[in-house]
This record gives sequence, structure tokens and C-alpha cells, in this order.
Amino acid sequence: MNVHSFLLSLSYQIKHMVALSKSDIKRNALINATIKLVISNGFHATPMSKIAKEACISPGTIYLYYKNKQDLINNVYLHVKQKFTQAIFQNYTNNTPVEESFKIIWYQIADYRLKEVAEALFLSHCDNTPIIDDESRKEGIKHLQPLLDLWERGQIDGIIKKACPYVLYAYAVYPLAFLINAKQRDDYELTDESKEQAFKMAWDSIKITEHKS
Amino acid sequence: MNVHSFLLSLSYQIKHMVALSKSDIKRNALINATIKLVISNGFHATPMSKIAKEACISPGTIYLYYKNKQDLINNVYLHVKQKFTQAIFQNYTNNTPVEESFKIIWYQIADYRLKEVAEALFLSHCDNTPIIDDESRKEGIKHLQPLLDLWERGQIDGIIKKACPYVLYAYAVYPLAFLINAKQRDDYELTDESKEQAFKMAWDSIKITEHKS
Amino acid sequence: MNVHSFLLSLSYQIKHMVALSKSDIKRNALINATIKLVISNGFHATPMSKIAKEACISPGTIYLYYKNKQDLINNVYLHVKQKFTQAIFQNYTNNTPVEESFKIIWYQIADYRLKEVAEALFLSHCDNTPIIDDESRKEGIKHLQPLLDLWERGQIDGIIKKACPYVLYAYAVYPLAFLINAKQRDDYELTDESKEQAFKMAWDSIKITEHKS
Amino acid sequence: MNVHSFLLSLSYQIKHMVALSKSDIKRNALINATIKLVISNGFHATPMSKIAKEACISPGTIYLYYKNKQDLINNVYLHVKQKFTQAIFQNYTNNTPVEESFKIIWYQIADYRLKEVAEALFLSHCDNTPIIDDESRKEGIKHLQPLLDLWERGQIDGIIKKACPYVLYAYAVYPLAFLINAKQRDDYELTDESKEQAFKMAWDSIKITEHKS
DNA sequence: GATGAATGAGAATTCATTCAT
DNA sequence: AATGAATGAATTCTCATTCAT
Repeated sequence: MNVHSFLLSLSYQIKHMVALSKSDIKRNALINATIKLVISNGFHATPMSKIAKEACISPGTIYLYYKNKQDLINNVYLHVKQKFTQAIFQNYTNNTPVEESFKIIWYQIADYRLKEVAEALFLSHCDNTPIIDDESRKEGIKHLQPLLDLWERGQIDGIIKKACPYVLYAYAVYPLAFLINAKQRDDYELTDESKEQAFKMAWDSIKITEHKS
Repeated sequence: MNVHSFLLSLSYQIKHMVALSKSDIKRNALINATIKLVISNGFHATPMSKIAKEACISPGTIYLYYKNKQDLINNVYLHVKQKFTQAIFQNYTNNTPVEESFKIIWYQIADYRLKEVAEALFLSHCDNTPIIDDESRKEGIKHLQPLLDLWERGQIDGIIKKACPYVLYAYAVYPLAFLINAKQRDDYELTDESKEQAFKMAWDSIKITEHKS
Repeated sequence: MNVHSFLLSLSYQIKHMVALSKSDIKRNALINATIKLVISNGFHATPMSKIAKEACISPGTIYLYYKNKQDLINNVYLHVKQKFTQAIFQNYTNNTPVEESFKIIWYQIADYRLKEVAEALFLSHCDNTPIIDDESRKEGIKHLQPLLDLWERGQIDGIIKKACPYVLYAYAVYPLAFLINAKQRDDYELTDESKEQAFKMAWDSIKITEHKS
Repeated sequence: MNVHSFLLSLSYQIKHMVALSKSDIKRNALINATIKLVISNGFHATPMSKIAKEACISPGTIYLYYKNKQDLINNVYLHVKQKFTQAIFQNYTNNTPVEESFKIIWYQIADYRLKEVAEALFLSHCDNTPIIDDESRKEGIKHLQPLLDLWERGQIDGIIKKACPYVLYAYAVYPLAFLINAKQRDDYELTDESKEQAFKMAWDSIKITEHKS
């Protein structure tokens, strides 16, 4: 390869990078705009034109990235869900004892939701509302597999109650959504202390108690 | 009471019932239609015309009963919330021991939601979505006071954790909403057995455990 | 006729008078309500229900008196027009000299419009707007005949310009409508002095001037 | 200017014309459609859909140009008023003697209204009806300033009666509106001769007469 | 790829009119 | 005669989507 062709290739790559970048920037702006507007207005009360304006692009451009409004919301949902589960399972290994593992994951869930409030509200909104396609919803649940595996391990070890995953999720994870919603609406403060307490309650609910209560 | 006065009274009652009926039947049909359509399509994806059709009345007639769509949803929300809280606090007295009281109320909540699935889904939808006016939302929360009082009593007695009502609610009541949603969507079965288990988890999460876990 | 039948007949008459009265009261209330609402909102922006409410009757009752909304406005227009022309031509005889006659009529027009501002605005509204049926409009013009006769007399006598009635009306009468409108909107005050001046201008415009201007 | 720069300039102008066209053609079609339909049906009896159809655009497109129906009528009113006053004051200078100036303006008013009958009827409709916002109405009056100035000049010179502008307008200009209305409705013909006569009447009404009448 | 003007179907709401009482 | 609840057609306005540039 001579210098000339190398430079050509380089220029192409840079150009391509920039092109990718540009498109990724837009895609990201689009996602954030969608999240922001959906949590404050609801999906159907959020026009595509406003999403476009918030993302600083033209309404027509959205359709270069997504087939239609439903496709947009489905994809944003999956994107956020994925980002969320990626965050909460980082560093997870199945060597760690069950309780410790659960504690790590639970705090990572809590901290993520406290840091990324908009995303948390968005997920809560989508999960309690019929706006997401069944297919996408099921796709989103899959990502939780490590948590389900952990619970199964805990059940085998006699540490965690023999409830089905839905029930365990309802008590161990779902309440956090309520607390984030409340925090957003009622100035309820979720301090480190009350976070600790919430964790204890989550764990108390799913662990097996040796003594009768 | 003699026969005559009895019949008079009866006739009055019947007449009164009929008088109530005319508009109350419509109002009820309207409420049920709204609940049904909102839980399956979402509020903003449910046109007034469809609500009218479902309620077997003319679109214009809705506006004789409610000022506008927002007024309709606010009122339906408050109606359902009230009906719900009325049901779960029936027979409640503050003489009963805390745990027993909680158990009674919890089971009444669970049973009501299992029996009135549509209403339960509707409340869940409204509570996790920005469609209800702040004012109506706050109005709706008030009805829960007896439960908050019970918790306070339990805290004074050293039976219930010293968490704020939001947190207690998040763990003791909110998970049920998830289970109803799941049941509706995934054919997850909420049997008597799993109901018992769910109650145990709720109670374990909020009660104070004597021994360290 | 014996006493009994006399009393019967009397009672009938009284009853009949009352009945007439009742209906006339409603008819009047209806007319006044229509005038009031039309001048402040316009005909098409005034719902029948509001007219009914303003007249303290039920919407359905309007249709006992008038075939429909168009029929209502036509009749109100003719009623007001008739009342107006009746007022301005009272005491008119064609013995009086032309200028004096004109002065009397002009002042009666002005005074009537100043006293019955609502009616004046209503007529102005109807006359500059396509809401009145052609037929009713033509019917309304007929009532002005005495004024046209007076002008003809004036023209024969060489006192009034040989313009057609439309032109004479445009200058002698129509300007008053503008002044009433202005008075209503801009707090322009129509004092006795300016009324005198307005009359002079009306007369100057239609009278024949001996000298070149 | 050489050929090259001329062609450049021409090309720019054409491009500019075309650029203007796209939206200006629509805006104009919209204005004309509004005028036409409002004068024959009245504002509130003219649906936006009909205006759109008349202007050969889609109903939704109107809302790209005007915020709502009220905004549309306000803007059309101001547009027509401006076009009208621009036409009647062209060539006006305050060097010309008062009477001559008035004659020129009066004839320009008359001729404009005779030529642009639709616009004239539209202005008459708006000016005698509560459909225009107060703000826009006041804005529209401002344009008449030169005429008010002329009258003031005439009053200082002792040529024009010391009446306030409203009164002068009522007699000198307003009658024309009546004549145009009449011409439109009753086939009353406004010939050159009667136009001359109308002018004389307008002038007679506002000028100061040396001799008592 | 990107734009944003234009579309037109569909939404909320109003209101003239009817009709059972 | 009088009512006023009910109707449903018609109106204003919105917004997902397209397409010429």
C-alpha cells in the first residue's frame, strides 16, 4: 500500500467514523428526547414533532432511524432496559454468596435508578402501560436472567423463599420503582439511610426466616 | 310498620331507584367503558367516541356528565380509588392487634384486586402515568389513611419497622400491582397458595425481626 | 247571562290573559336575550342554549315559538326594525315642512338609538352581515317608506338633492350607526352638542345648497 | 450595468420571486378564500375546511400559516385594511389644498371599493361585527392617520367643521360602505354620475358653509 | 442522508334540534 | 305548553407520516 492509497483509506475511515458519529449523536439525542418527553407527558401525548425539536432534528429524520412511532418507543425501551441491566449486572459472578450477590445487585439497581431518574421513570411508565409491544416487552425481561439464576441458586441453598420469579421480583425489585416515582412527585427524600432500610425490607421479604414470626 | 306504610315506602324506594337509575346507569356504563378501554389502550389512545360506543351512548352525552376528557379520567380515578379503599377497610377497627389487622386488610386488597382486575389495572395505570391531575391524585391518597394509622400503631408497638409510609407502602402493597399486571399479561397464576406466600413476604418485609438475619 | 256564567267567562278571560301574558313575557325575554347575545358574540357564536338560559327558559321551548334558529333571528330582526320605525315616525304628518319633518325624524332616530343602544347595535349588526334572509331584509326596508316619501316631497320642492333613496339614506341616516358603534366601543361620547352637529352634517349633505361650494 | 451583472441580478430576482411564491401563493389564496367566504356566509358560518378547499390546500396547512381561526381572521383583516389604506393614500402630500386633497382621497376610496368589492364588503363586515380582536381593530385604525391629519389641517384653515374625527369619518367615508353593500345586494348601480353626487354630499356634510342654510 | 412543508385522517368538543316525560 | 336530557353531525385543530428538494 502506497502513501496515497493509505491516506485515501484513512480519509475514508475518518469520514466514516464521523458519519457514524453524526448518526449516533442523533440517535442518542432522539432517545433522550423521547425519554424526557414521554415521562412528563405520556407517549400518546408526545408528538413526533416535539421529540424531533427536543432532539434538534427534523421530524422527517426520525423516520430514517425508526419505522414509525411504535418502532421508536419499542427501541428506546429496549435500549434503556439493556443499558439498565448491563449496569446492574456488571461485575456479577456466580461465585459470590447469594446474599452478598443480591445485595450488590440490589444496590446497583437502586443507585442506577437514583442516578438515571429519567430512565427509571421511563421504564416504570412503559412497564405499567400498554404502549410497548408484547414482543419487545418479553425481549426486555430476558435481560434479567442473571437475577433469576441467582434466586434459583438461593432457593437451592435454602436461603431464598420458594416463590416464583414474578413474586420475588415484585417484592425485591418492583418497590424501588414506586419509591423513585414518589421521590419525583412528592419530594420524598431517598437518603442513604432509607436506602439501607429499603434494602433490608427487600431482603427480609425474599429470604427464608429461621424462626416463626 | 303496617302494610300500607310499607308499600308506600317501597313505592318511594322503587321510584327513587328508578329516578337514580336513568343517569346513574349511564354514569356507570361510562365509568366501566373508560376503565376497560384505558387499561387496554392507554388513556390518550382511547378516543371519546370509542368510550361512548362502549358505553352505548352518544359522544355528546359524555359532556353532559363530565366537562372534558381530563375531567372524565380524574373522576373515574377517584371513583375507583374510593370504591377500592371502601372495600379494603370495611370492618376495620383499631382494636384488633396490628398483625391481624394488617393481614385482614392485605387479604382484602388482594382479593379485591383479584376480583376486580380491570379496576386494579386501571389504578396501576393511573398511578404510574402522568394522566391524572395532581389534585385528584392527592385526593386519592387521602383514602389510605387507616392503613397509615395502622402502621403508626405498629411502629409504636415495636412491631413494624420505622420506615416512612411511602416505603412501607412500596413493600406491603405496591408489589400486588405487579402481580396483577403479570397475571393479566403472562397467565401467571395467583393461586391461594402463592397468595399466602405473597402475604408472608409482605409481612416479612415490614415487620421487625427479633434476630439478625 | 247569569252571574255564574259571567264569572266563568271572566275567569276564562283572565286565564286567557295570563296565558297570553306568560307567552308574551317569554317571547319578549327571548327577543331581548337574542339581541343581547348577538351583539356581543355574533349570531353564529351564540348557541341556542345560551339564548334560552339568558331568557330563563328551556332550549326546547324556543322551538315552540320559532321554527329554528334562522326563523328566530329573522323574527327578532323584523320585530326590532318595526319597533324602531314605529318609534321614529310617531307624530309624523306630511303637512309639516320638509326640513322640519326631517329634523324631527332624524332626532327621533338618534334619540331612539341612544336610548335603545342594544337594539341599535343589533340592527347595525344585521344590516352589515349576511345572517338575515333576503326576504326579511326586504320586509324590513319597507317600513322606511315615510322617510322616502318625505325625501321625494323635498326633491319636488327643490330642497333635497336629486339622489336616489339609497344615497340619501347612506348620508342622512347610516352614519348614526357608526357613531353608536363607536360610542359603544371607544367611549366616544355623543353629547347633545355633537348630536346637533351630526344633524347639521346630515342635513348639509342632503339639502340643496344655493351657492357653489 | 453590463449584460453579465444584469443577468445575475435577473436570475436573483427570479429565484427570489420563486422562493417567495411557494408560500406566498398559498397565503394569498388563503386570504382570498377567507374574504370570499366570510362575506357570503359570515365568519362563524364559514368552516376552516371550506376555506381550505376554496384555497386549494389541505385544512391542516392553514395552521402552518395561522395559529387558529381567530388569528387567521385578524391577519386577513389587517392585510386588507393595510392594502386599502396604502391604495387610498398613494400620491398623497400635504401641500395640496384641503378640498382637493379630500377629493382625491375620497375618489380613491370610492374607486378602490368599487374595484375591490369583495375586500370592501369584508372590511364592512369586520367593522360592524365583533369578530375582530380589539387589538387588531385598533391597529387597523392607525392606518387612517393621514386622513385625520388632513381634517385637522382643514379645521385650522376654517374649511372643515370642528367635529371630532369619528363624526367626520361617519359622514365622509362610512356612507360609501352602505352604498357598496347596497350595490352588492340590490343591483343598485353606482354610476360615475351618482359617484359624483355622493362625493358632493360627503363634502357638503363636512365642509363649513358660509351662509346659513 | 436530511429537511420541513404539506397532507388528511382522526381527535375532542360543541350545539341545533328532537322527543319522551 | 314546557322541559331538558340526549343526540350525532359538524367544527376546530392536531399530528403521524410522506415526499419533493
